[in-house]
Amino acid sequence: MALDLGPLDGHVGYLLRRAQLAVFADIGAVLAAHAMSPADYAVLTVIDRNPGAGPSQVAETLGIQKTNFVPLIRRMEARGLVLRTPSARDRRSVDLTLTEEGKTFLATLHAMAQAHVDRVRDHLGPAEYEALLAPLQRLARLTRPA
Amino acid sequence: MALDLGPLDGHVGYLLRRAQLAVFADIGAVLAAHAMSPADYAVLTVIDRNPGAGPSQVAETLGIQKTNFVPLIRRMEARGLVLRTPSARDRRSVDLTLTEEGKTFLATLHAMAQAHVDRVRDHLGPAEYEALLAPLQRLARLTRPA
DNA sequence: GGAAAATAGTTATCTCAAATAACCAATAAT
DNA sequence: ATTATTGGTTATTTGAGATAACTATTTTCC
Repeated sequence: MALDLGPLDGHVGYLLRRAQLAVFADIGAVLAAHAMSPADYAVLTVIDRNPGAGPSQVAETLGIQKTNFVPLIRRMEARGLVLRTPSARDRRSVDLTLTEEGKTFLATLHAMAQAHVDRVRDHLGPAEYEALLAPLQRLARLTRPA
Repeated sequence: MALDLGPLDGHVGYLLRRAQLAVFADIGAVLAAHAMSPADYAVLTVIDRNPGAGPSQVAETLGIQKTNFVPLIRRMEARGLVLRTPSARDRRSVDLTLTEEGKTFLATLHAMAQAHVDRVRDHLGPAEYEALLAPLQRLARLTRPA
C-alpha cells in the first residue's frame, strides 16, 4: 500500500515532521480529554516555573507570537487556571501566576505527560530515547536566535 | 530574556516541535525561493519514485488527506511538473508521472535539499546526526498504522 | 527636562494548512 | 444483480499562525 519514499525517508526535515505528528497525536489526544492543547500545557508549565512573568516573556520563550498569545491566556484565565494581575513595577505590564486550581490541575497534566513520555521511551528503548534528546535540544535551540 | 522551561525541555513532544520548526524554517526558505513547499517537494519525490501511482496512494503515503491533495497536485500540473493521465487499468483512477521538466526541476530541488541536510549534519556533528535518524524513523512509522 | 524611540499589551484582520461532509463514477464483493 | 467499497472530486469549515495598526507606559539620550 505504502509507496517508496525515496530519499525522503533519510531527510531530517521529513522525519521530524512525521515523528512530531505521531507524537502529538498521542499527547494531543491525552490533553484534549481535558480540553487542553499542547500549547496550553506548555504555557501553564512556563508560568508555573516563572511566576510573575509577563505575557510577552512567556510567549517569546515558547515561540508563540504575543498577538496570538492573548486569546490563549484569556481562555486560561476564564477557566480559573491563571491570574492576570497588573504589575507593580511596570504599569504597562501584567503578572501571570497560576491559581491554586491551576497548580493542582497542572500537576495532573504533568502526570499524564510523564505517562506519555514513558510510552515513547518504551517504544524506542532507553538507549535510542536518550540518543534522541540531545540532538533535538540542539536543533530546538536554533529557533531562539531570532 | 528566555524563561525557565521546566520539565518542558526534556519532553520529546516539545523538543520535536521546536526542532521541526527550526529545520523547516531553513528548508522552507530554500524551497520558497522556487515557489515550493516542503509538501510539494515530498509529492514530486514520491511520484518520481513511483511513476503511475494514483493521488490516493501518494497522498496516503505522505499522510496527506486525499481531499487536500487535489489543489496541490493541480498546482503541480498547472506548472507543467506533473502529468495526470487517465489510468488504463481502472477507469476511475489517474496515473501520476513527472514531466521531463518536472524531473530536471526535482533534481535541482534534491541538490538544494541535500545542501540543507548537510547544514544540519554540520551543525550537529556526524555522530549526533546519525544517532538522531534511527529513532526518528521509528517514531515516524507510528503514523502509518492508521 | 523633554522629544524621540522602544516596550507591553491589545484588537482586528488575513492567510493557509488540515479536517469534514457530501457526491459521482467505477470496480469489487456476496 | 444488488450492495458495498474505492478513487477522485467539490465545497465548506476550523484552527493555527502571521500582519498591521493602535494605546499607554517606560527608556533613551541630546
